[in-house]
Amino acid sequence: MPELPEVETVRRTLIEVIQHETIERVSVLYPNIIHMDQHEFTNLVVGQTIRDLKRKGKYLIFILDKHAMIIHLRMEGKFFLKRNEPILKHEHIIFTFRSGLELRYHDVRKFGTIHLVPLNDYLDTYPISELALEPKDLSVNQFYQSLRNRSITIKQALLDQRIVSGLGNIYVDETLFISKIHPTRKACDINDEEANTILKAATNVLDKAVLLGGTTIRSYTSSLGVHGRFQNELLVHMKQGEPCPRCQTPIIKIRVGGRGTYVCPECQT
DNA sequence: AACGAAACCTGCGCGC
DNA sequence: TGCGCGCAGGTTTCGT
Repeated sequence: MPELPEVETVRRTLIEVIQHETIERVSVLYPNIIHMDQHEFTNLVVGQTIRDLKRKGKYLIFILDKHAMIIHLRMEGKFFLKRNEPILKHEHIIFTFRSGLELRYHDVRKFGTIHLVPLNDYLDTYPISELALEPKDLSVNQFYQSLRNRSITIKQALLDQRIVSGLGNIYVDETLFISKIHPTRKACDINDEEANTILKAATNVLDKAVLLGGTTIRSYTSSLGVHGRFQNELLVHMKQGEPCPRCQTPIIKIRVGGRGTYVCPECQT
């Protein structure tokens, strides 16, 4: 579930339910998710109240009394809210609140990460400190400058969260299609006008996807708040063999930087 | 610096 | 039905 719109959808849904809940107990069933000694983590977190839930790029940030709990869902992380139900195979961390409600972190591939950092400077602490701004906040000049000396492809640059944050494989493909730019173009060959086009396209795509609750492909069990509808709006992603919405040329699938990439070979140049 | 591959994991769909 | 392979919305690490 991982790109910005899906994470934002989770954030909006979750905050309504868990704000003001106090953590009474934590069960860590798979410790590797937590980038800290699990007992230290549990000791620090128990007794703290969830004051707010924020997001930066693809990270969810639980604002507690003294700490920020920073969670990355990676490929398949999800949250479920339950009480007194049997624990499922892929539920790895269970936060039990004083109210009896349980927040369960579910992750089939166990790729997700949890960092606990002091609240006062979490923005300047790893991992949030590594993040670039999101497309809507990034200036064209700043973006252009970070591309101009790079020989990587523009797709790889857009996936690099230190250059621009929030985009993943789906929304990069969509952004580059809208921008009529081929994903294998060198980042340093993108001029400032094209950089502007890309940023605007990315902003629009992400905004629209957030409005529609994100994208749900490969029908996983609908997790909390993730019944997205943006998959109906996809122009190229997963559309291989189908006609390009602009020029009718069949969309092809290629590999760029190791990632499956959908592109119109005719109108993206 | 950059590229690919491997690593972290599991499950699914495909061809045979 | 079973097996092996490739693939998956992400990121880090390691070797060339």
